[in-house]
Amino acid sequence: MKDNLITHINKFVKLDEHEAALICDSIGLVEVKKKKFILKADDICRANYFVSKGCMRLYFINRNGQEQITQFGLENWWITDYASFETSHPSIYYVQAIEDSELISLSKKTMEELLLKVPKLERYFRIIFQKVHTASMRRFEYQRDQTDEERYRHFVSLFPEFVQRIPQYMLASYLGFTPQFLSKIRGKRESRSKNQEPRKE
Amino acid sequence: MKDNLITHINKFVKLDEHEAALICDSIGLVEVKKKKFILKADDICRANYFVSKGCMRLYFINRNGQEQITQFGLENWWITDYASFETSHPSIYYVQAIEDSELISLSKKTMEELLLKVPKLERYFRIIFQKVHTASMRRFEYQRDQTDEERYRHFVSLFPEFVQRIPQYMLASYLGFTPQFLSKIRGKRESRSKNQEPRKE
DNA sequence: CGAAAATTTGACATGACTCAACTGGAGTGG
DNA sequence: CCACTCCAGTTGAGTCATGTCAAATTTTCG
Repeated sequence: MKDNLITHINKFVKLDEHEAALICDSIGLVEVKKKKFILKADDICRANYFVSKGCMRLYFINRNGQEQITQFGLENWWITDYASFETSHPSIYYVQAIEDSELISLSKKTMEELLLKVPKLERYFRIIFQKVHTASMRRFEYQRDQTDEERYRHFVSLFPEFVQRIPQYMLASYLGFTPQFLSKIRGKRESRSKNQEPRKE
Repeated sequence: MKDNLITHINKFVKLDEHEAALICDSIGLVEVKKKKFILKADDICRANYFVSKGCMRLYFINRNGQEQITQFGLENWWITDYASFETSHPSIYYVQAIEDSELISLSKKTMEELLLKVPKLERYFRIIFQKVHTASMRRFEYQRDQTDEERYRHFVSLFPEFVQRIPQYMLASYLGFTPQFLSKIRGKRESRSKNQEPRKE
């Protein structure tokens, strides 16, 4: 729904009717079924996507042939490979739906035009990117100051509902370790809480 | 020099005389001697800094009491703790001069006023933050796809002159490993090239 | 010149990985 | 509704990259 985007923008700048209409007329709606891709490696990334419903993931294949997730795209997040989007060079990333999702797409050309027609959007995106940068710094902090196990527990405590929505191996990939290791971490906690239950034989 | 900033902004948006003057009147100049701080942990970060000359580093103290560098600020880079800058909560970061440096400071209040008076700056900062985000993604890629040794060699090949300007322990901290380990990596390369020289006894 | 800081080196410890086998559930087709 | 396959998750053994600690050496700088 286009409304979701307009509502989101209005949290940061106040659009008038005319501006909102201009935006709605320029953007595209995309429905993606679970496991479908909107970007694959070697494609040129032609749009920036706003997730209005569902959940996406952005990953690349590392040198060992394994998927390395760098970002999840939840409701109200923008997701794309900006490197490819900006330069029109082939991407190394995949963007795939984890659930059936609804996206709003903004092609590079449209985005440039809209930024000129609706200058408030410059402010909107400035604020969004500034927030993203702040979040990256925080994530980097955790990466360097916590062990893998702590990072896992911390993530679960911050986003308990989200963790339910995705398979464990994706979380392991995002947090930067192997699914096996995640399983071992969980094993520890299980056995700890088992000790507090009456044993059944 | 204030000119450095104006020149930098003009690379992305075209300022007229009046706008340039407005900006110059609002910003502050700061000279920092090597090893001096412009931000320390528990301070509230009150400004965003543009490095017009010299080199800064941004780091925090990790749980083992060691400095963890998260960012260097070279000429024409903005550097600050945006989390503290935005929220006015105490920072966990230190920002220190690695060399005698000249900075342009922009307080939060001034930045907000300037963004209103000179809307082109919204565009300027939108572009800057977008670039920063793209760079973070790239850095993250390397972090996940290369070994520590590769990341070191890669960094040296990208920024050979910069590596000369800073002590090794800072580079180790930035890249995420210990100075001892960096020394061992270098040791390997030395012995390799020594083999190609005539031996002296 | 002397003190402090930075770097090097070696011995040893360990967290996380790889590989491989196994379990259990979900989906599919006969 | 059962048999089969496939995928996610679990578990264990062995390995390796990198860390820690400590001492020795070199460099920097007042």
